[in-house]
Amino acid sequence: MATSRANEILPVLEQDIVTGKLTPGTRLDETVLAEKFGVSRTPIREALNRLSTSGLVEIRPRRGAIVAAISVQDLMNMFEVMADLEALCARLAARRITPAEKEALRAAHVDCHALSGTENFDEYYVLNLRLHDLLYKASHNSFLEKQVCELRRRLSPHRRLQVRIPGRILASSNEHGALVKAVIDGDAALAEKLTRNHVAIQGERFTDFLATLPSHYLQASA
Amino acid sequence: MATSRANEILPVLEQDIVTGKLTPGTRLDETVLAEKFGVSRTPIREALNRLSTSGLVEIRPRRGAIVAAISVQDLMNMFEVMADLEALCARLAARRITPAEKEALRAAHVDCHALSGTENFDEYYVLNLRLHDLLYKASHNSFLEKQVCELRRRLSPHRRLQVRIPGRILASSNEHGALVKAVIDGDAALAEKLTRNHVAIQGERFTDFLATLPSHYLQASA
DNA sequence: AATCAAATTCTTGTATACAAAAAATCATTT
DNA sequence: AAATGATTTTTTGTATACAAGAATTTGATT
Repeated sequence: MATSRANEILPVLEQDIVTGKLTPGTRLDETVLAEKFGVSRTPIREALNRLSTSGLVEIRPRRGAIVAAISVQDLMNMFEVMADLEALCARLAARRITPAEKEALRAAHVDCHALSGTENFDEYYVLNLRLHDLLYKASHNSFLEKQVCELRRRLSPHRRLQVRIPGRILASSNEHGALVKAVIDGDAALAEKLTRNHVAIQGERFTDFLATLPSHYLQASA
Repeated sequence: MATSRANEILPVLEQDIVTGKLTPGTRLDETVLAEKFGVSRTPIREALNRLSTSGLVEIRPRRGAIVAAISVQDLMNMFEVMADLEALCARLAARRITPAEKEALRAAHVDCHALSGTENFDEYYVLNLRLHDLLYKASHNSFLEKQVCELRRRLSPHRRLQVRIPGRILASSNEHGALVKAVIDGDAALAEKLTRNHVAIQGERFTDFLATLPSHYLQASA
């Protein structure tokens, strides 16, 4: 698939950043990475350049690359946009979702809901992602889908761990229930509103998110 | 400012694409560009790589780079997202705009409105941009502002010329009037709604936009 | 001992060299 | 003359070499 070395290296590096294996602020030494991947510096530089455009890496001229460190303010801003784009997805999905997609969405919700009683956060995290992915897809706007996914990827390195508040799964799942119903019923306005609340910057979700922030966010700013 | 050659070349290339000097589909030969800029291929490749991530350039493995050619479907998708992000800007601006920004917005509208009677499309284009930029800024969400601007840049190479329909300036300016008032009055819901209509995919604006599309959009797809 | 300056080392950025793949050209065959 | 296949030429992708700017270390001075 990936024909060039750079194209193979890029997703690996990206994954390491997104999953938090490489934390924000970490220096990305070209020579070290080159050795690690068994290539010369050239393809490494290519990958880092691309990552810098997408915002995951920050390149300071003549001073090397680091995993992008962003401020709480930036994070709130990104979350605000994320909520809006997700709401747009829901609105469009309510208008454009196909019967097959309805079925898949229902199934994804059932899977999520099965964990309602439990505190199985890791598994819920995955199933929750899948449900949201289905909503993005159902918007039938591939550009929007790509933007939302990229933004989510960009946010993910900044959650150190998933929210682990008792009862959160149940609450989230109930919100999903209403949202899924609105989308399937074709109620665009309701789907949009429910999504806004679900991801809202004022709501629990974001507070939860802030609560999981590593302490270094409380001081510095890029 | 731009310390490296690549950092100097990137904006030039970007500008050439955005302004339509380099049209979608044009091959970007590394050697030719290297000669033109008086550098080796290395910084050229760096710039092209970065442009590929932001979507202005498409790099096909082993087959070189071209100015990104996108389908009408993609364009409609991007416009749909653009409308939504602009609406978000307006909503946030209505809540967060400062007195100084109100004044600037009013002034920008006055400038726009001065051209209402005329058919001075070129000048109106610039003033219209300025007014919208002020709205982005007034959202006080720098990430959102950046996203909207980038999306606009990405859309711009695909309008061959500005819409030149008689009376369009007057209509646009009137819409601005209502929008500016809503923002200044702090009516977020109205500001959002007016913006949606102003940029709406269903509305005149997008139809105008489609009408200016170069003919090659009518056939192919990437 | 602390601080500042000079020199050294290390790292980034660019150029060049080389290898491999794609495109183009040319010859051969039907 | 058209089509197909082999050969040449271009062009991309990677490695290496080199230059210039940071960072660090060392040494001198207060």
